[in-house]
Amino acid sequence: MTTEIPKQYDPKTVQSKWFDFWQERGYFDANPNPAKKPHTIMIPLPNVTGALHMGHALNCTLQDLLTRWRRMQGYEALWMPGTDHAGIATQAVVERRMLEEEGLTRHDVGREALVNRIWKWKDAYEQRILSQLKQLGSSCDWRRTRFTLDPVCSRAVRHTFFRLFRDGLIYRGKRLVNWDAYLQTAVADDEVFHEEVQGAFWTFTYPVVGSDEKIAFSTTRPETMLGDTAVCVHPDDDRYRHLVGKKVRIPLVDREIPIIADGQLAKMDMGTGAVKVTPAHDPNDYACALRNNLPMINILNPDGTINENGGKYAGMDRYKAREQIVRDMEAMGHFVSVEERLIDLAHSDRSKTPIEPFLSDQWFVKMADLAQAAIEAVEDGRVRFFPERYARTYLDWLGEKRDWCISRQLWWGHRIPIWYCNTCTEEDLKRAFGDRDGVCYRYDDDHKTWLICSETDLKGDELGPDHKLIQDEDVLDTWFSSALWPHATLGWPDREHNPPMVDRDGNPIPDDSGGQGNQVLEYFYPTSVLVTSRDIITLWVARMVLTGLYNMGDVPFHHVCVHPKILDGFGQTMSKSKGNGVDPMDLIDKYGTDAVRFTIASLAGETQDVRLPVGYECPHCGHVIPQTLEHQKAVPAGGEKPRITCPKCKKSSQFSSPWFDPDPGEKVARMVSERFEYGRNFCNKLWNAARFALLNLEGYSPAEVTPDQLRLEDRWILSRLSAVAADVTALLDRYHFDDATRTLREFVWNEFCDWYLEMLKPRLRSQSDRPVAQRMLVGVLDVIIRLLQPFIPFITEELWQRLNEAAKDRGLLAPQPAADSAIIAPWPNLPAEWQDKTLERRFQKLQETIIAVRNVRAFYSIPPATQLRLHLRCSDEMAAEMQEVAGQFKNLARTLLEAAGAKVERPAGAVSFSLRDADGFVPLEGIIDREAEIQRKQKEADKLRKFIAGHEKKLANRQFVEKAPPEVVNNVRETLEGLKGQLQSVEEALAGLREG
RNA sequence: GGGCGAUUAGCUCAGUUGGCUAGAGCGCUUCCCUUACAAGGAAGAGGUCACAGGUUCGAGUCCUGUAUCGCCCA
Repeated sequence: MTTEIPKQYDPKTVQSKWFDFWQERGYFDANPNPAKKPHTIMIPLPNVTGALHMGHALNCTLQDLLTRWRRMQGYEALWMPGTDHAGIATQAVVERRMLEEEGLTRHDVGREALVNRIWKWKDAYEQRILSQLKQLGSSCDWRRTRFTLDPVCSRAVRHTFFRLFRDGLIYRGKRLVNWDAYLQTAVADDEVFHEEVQGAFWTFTYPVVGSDEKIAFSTTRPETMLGDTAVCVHPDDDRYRHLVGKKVRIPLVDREIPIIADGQLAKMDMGTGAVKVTPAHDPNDYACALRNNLPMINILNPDGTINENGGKYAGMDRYKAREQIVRDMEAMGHFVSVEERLIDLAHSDRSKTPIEPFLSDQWFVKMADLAQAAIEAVEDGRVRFFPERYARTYLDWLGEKRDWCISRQLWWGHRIPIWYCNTCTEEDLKRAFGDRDGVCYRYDDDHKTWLICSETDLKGDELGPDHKLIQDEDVLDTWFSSALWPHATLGWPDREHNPPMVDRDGNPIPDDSGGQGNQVLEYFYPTSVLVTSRDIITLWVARMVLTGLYNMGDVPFHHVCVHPKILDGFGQTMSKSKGNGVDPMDLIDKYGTDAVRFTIASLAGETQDVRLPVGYECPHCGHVIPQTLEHQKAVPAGGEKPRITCPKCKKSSQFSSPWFDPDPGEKVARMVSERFEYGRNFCNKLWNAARFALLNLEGYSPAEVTPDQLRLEDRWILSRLSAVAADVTALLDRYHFDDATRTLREFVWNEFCDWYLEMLKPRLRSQSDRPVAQRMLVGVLDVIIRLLQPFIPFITEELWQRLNEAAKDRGLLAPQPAADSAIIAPWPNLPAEWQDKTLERRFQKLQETIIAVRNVRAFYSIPPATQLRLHLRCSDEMAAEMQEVAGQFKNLARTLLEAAGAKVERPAGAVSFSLRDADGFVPLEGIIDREAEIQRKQKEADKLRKFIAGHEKKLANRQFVEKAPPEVVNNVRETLEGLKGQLQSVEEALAGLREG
């Protein structure tokens, strides 16, 4: 006999054991298997900057769900785990911490020491992230865990760079970047914030060469005049039309620059209508320079001082130079005016100092052909987006074919495998590298240096003592390595060996390729589906397609499933820094993994966003206090930390916040989301349904259930079960996780629990009916558990194992031994012939009648124990059906079906109800409240009259009758007849009531 | 500025190619601790489907415009 089953499902005791069980038995492991079809998912690699958040929880739940489902369907299902080094984000976190805790900058500690510190950080967070993934129940093949900086991925990065360089697809060029002059690094666009500062708006003039005219323009940064290479006016501007093509002189440096016409840069109604153009220090001017082939003059040193191009201002700090230049222009008579103004200025998020647009050398990948190939892959359907609309985002972005800037001025990442040598000759290079694979070189005319690209590190003296090789300082954009993820993780470019694996203790597993080449790559690539959110469609998805095609000659995945983003109750993106992010681990702790997964899956439809209101859980009474925007922003004031007061128990407490740490020892209101009760309650319901089954399995004997043994409710549940299994399968095929979840929940709760189990109860109590009832019960439950396994793996495994103890042999309709674990049980695929819509309609009539009787009981507050009597007026055919299941009236409504048939009369003092196909009478002599009943009936009659009027109006409309499909017209007619019948019986009842 | 999406019950959301008397969960009201489950059961109240036009026999669903909100790109 099974051990005690608690009345409430306790996730904690269950979760701890099954994950290890699955892992030990190798159920998560996937290996090339010619007998099976592969199903591969590559995790959208979480970065090692921090812990997992709700977005990851959603993303990973869906991937695990798909993987578990496909595994049950018989696929060799690989879910590949791993993490991303996330260049700037990780380096920034470590640098900031170092500065806060030790007052050190990266320049203080140097490159090697900084990188070492980041590796330590990475080790800690990678562990944390992987263990969080495991807590979610992720059935990844953990032996294959990769990291973007590990040797396998690094080799792929090097090889890809090498191939691109060799094929002429990588070049070095200039580009405007956001320069942080304080930290002396470029920062990405999303690390720049804008702030209005008090500034000035100067107007100056340049003299037109060979004329007495002057041209006036305005600027907020006078020092940039040193780098001007044109003055621009609008082509339609009559004031300046005669000057276009002439030149002006910059008085400060005595340089002559052209006056050009460009309608995109100059606005006639702005200021003087003329603008100075400083391509090297302004994005708009830069674009203008590209359009008009203007030279670009960089006037800044990396530290923000003026460089040699600034003539006599060279060496001055840019702000000092600004003041001096204003004075000089004034002295030379070129000053017009100045006004104070608020200026929107870009600042670096990391140093909080103003950003300087700065022209610097960067590495680029030529996108023209690569992007075209990636576009075609989506256009011809080799890659499909779900929902389809996201293909547009992808195609629009790739269509621009903007070259991809792949260099970053960072220390953490894949160092660019380029070495410079400006002293050697081609002969030197040939002599040194001529016969070496994986090395190639090209002369860079602009910089007068050789560029040597190598797959393996080159030593500084590789060309002998006379020629020093210097490696590029920069690292590659993080997306460069993540773009290779789908094939790099499978071992590419190594075609000889399967990629290395490690066991649970981190020890290497011996190479298993056995001289057969890299079968893992061969077998699992291209992958099946990429599950991701929409914000990285361009950054990541597009680039994976492009590199996959370039390196592998095939797309990296066939489907891209784009799931919604989770927002807070106010529609804002959830994030730690906003103070509105719920920690999925807290949720798991509070509600259980399965509840979190089930709820999350129920949110994942085709919409873009999902709101998840959060609240603080009162540590005193457990009441959840909804979060407000004030809570999100609350900061300590006057030495006091903010507190939250529970409206229920009136006690106050500190709460979790990104802006302060609660005091030690203080009881803290942690952030939760009540929405997850949805999943928790469902798990509990399932638990108790199974508990009921297990408590009723005494004496179970497996045997085939024959058709003649099936009752109405059996055939009904089989019909529903078959339909539900088919529906869920179809929904998952289309990535409709929300629909699938709903379908299962409604079936389990509203059909299986509410009706089938209830109807089974008397049979389980009857000695003769018990064996068949047990077989059906176990068989249906078995299918339900299997259908739910991908969604809620822990509870289903627990129940599966308990069921295995009590009834190892089971099935519909013939028993066979159940699988040893739910995770490897076959996905239900039930005979479509079981589905019987006619039977379902019959069953529905029974349900409606029973509900109507319950309704009468509730309305009259008749105690549950009191037996009611029912007289049912209906067709003789229906009467016969109802008589067949008369016992169920007793069972489900504590009601005796006294009479049924076409000739049934309304007994005196009876309460009545009217259904589509039947009228029911419940004699309630003495109890009946005539007035209340009359009112109720009148309300019902009014409602019916309204519907009838609506239907009659439709049918009176000749257009409708003529144009609408006959089916629809017929439906309306039939419904109208039914409504009229119902109204008639309600009126009849009313008449009876009034007569008394 | 361009694109995508959202707006349906107090809250969070479903509503397939137009064809119902617009649904669910939570919350609320009433009754019930009935031997699977109070994280439960039975019943109930609650909606001019953002607004304005249009197409159609028929619009929550299609089209146009407006408003509000969110995201992406520039």
